[in-house]
Amino acid sequence: MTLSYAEEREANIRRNRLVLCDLKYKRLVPDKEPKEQPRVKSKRRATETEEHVEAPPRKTVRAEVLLDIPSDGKRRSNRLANHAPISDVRRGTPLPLTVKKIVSSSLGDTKNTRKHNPKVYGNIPGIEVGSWWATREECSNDSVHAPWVGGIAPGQDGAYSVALSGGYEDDVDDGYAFTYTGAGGRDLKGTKAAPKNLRTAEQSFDQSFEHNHNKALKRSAETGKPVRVIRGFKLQSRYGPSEGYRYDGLYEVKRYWTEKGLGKGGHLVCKYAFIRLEGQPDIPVNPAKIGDADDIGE
DNA sequence: GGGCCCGCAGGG
DNA sequence: CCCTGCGGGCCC
Repeated sequence: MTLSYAEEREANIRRNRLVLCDLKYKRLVPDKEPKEQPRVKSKRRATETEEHVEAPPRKTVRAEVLLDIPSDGKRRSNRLANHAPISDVRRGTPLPLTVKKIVSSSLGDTKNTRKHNPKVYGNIPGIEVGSWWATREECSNDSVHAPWVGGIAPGQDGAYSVALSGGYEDDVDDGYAFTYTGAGGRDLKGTKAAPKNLRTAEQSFDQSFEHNHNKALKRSAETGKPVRVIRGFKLQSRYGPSEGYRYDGLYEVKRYWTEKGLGKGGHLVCKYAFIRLEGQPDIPVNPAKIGDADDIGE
């Protein structure tokens, strides 16, 4: 039987959500087994006031367990020593929802005037979590995410950064965890008969980890290098900004796999599960996006 | 809204 | 050089 696009998407989302849940379960495994505590899904409706006004520093257990999930069972000894220092970011500080903070260091200058090398792992000096730009170009100028279009900035030991812009409709975003789809599998130049010069297009063939970008994210999972994450206005998630692009801090890739993507043909796509590092300012919830698109990010 | 073209950063 | 890529602007 053939599923409709909506049904397929629904199924994909469910599966992706399970992957994230799986990571969370591991994360929540306490030292002292409190028996099958019925996991009541806290019925918290994230209203603006709740997230905004109160937002007490959430004492979650996220990070500690994360470190318990070696991607390949190998060393994780002093891996954190290589991480950029994140101790200087304030804990639990809610980010502003409406105040736009334009950080771009090269205002009105089309030329690249970067102060820092974007090809580094971890935070960019001087760029706070929550920083906002109107365009990818400005974000690129501030070295947070170099590519103007591409979602993945690949490096030798992992990706330096990724952009969440809602390009794949079956990805799940929980803010502190999300799934992400790799690159490739799109025919950007059309056919000989009907040549195109596109930057994005529908999936028309399989993605693979041989693709440099996808390989880099796989490496991220293996090395544990932190990945900078920006969320864009097109992201159908309550954690997506209404306009522009926002730097949401550092994440680690905890898992990678392939699955059948959406669209005609159901071509394979590379998928990744990201988990946010602890000790960073909370991510704001966007009231304007709550309830969007079947409530992705629920 | 959709279609089309385009610049740019980065990698091969 | 070439090609790619979850942009952006313009036109209709």
